[in-house]
Amino acid sequence: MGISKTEHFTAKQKNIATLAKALGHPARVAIIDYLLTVDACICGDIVHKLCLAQPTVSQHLKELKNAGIIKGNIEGNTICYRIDEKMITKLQTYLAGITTRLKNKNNDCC
Amino acid sequence: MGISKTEHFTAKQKNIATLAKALGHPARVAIIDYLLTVDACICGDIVHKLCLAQPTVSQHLKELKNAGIIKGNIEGNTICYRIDEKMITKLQTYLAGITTRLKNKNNDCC
DNA sequence: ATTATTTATCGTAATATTGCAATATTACAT
DNA sequence: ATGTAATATTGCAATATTACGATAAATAAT
Repeated sequence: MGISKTEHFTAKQKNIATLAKALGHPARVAIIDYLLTVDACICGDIVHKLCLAQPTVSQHLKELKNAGIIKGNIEGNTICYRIDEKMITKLQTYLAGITTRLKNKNNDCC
Repeated sequence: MGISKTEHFTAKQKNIATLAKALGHPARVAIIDYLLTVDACICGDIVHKLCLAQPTVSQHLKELKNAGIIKGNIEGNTICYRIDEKMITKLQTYLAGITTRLKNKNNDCC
């Protein structure tokens, strides 16, 4: 990302940015989309689906995990990933707040 | 971002990723937050508010603009930036789709 | 016309991200 | 124990992002 001056921003702003950034790559959006389509969610499947090498997919999964957007349950030999609704809702609520406040604004400026 | 293999993803996935990425930096979230608090929205103000140099802020504004999240009206000497609700709603709708589909899923897997 | 103000662009340094091959780890199966 | 399958980690090359000083461009003010 280059140098980042994060010290001047609020915890909430950093939080939202982290969540948004995690969704800021098509491969990670594709992973989310795929997790929604299957009931059994195994990483090997994802690799097949994505046309990316296994280490690359693993890295994307790690970033989604770090942001709290997915969780991974070790299930014997495989890992069962699932979406954590909480974080999705958090971002959703933030965006809803934006649209609400926009509607209540008197846009006499521009 | 490093090399990106975007060719394998759907237009929608790339679209969502672009929107999310634009919100994926605390400075840009702070810009959005600030635009919501003021009726007169002038870039110079934003520079003051953000503790970042003017070129840096200008660059962040450009990225939000490129993603379609904000629009800028030239107003004589200054530029009047405002949030474009459409793109916020688009991302919001995508996230709502995720939570809806999660609720309808039979999570017998994990 | 000259000067000040506001914003954008260019150039560049520092750092982060993306992608993958090679390798390690872990659990299962034989 | 050995082999196999599924993921993770490491290391590295290519590229992108972030930040800012210097400078440009465009309008406003004097």
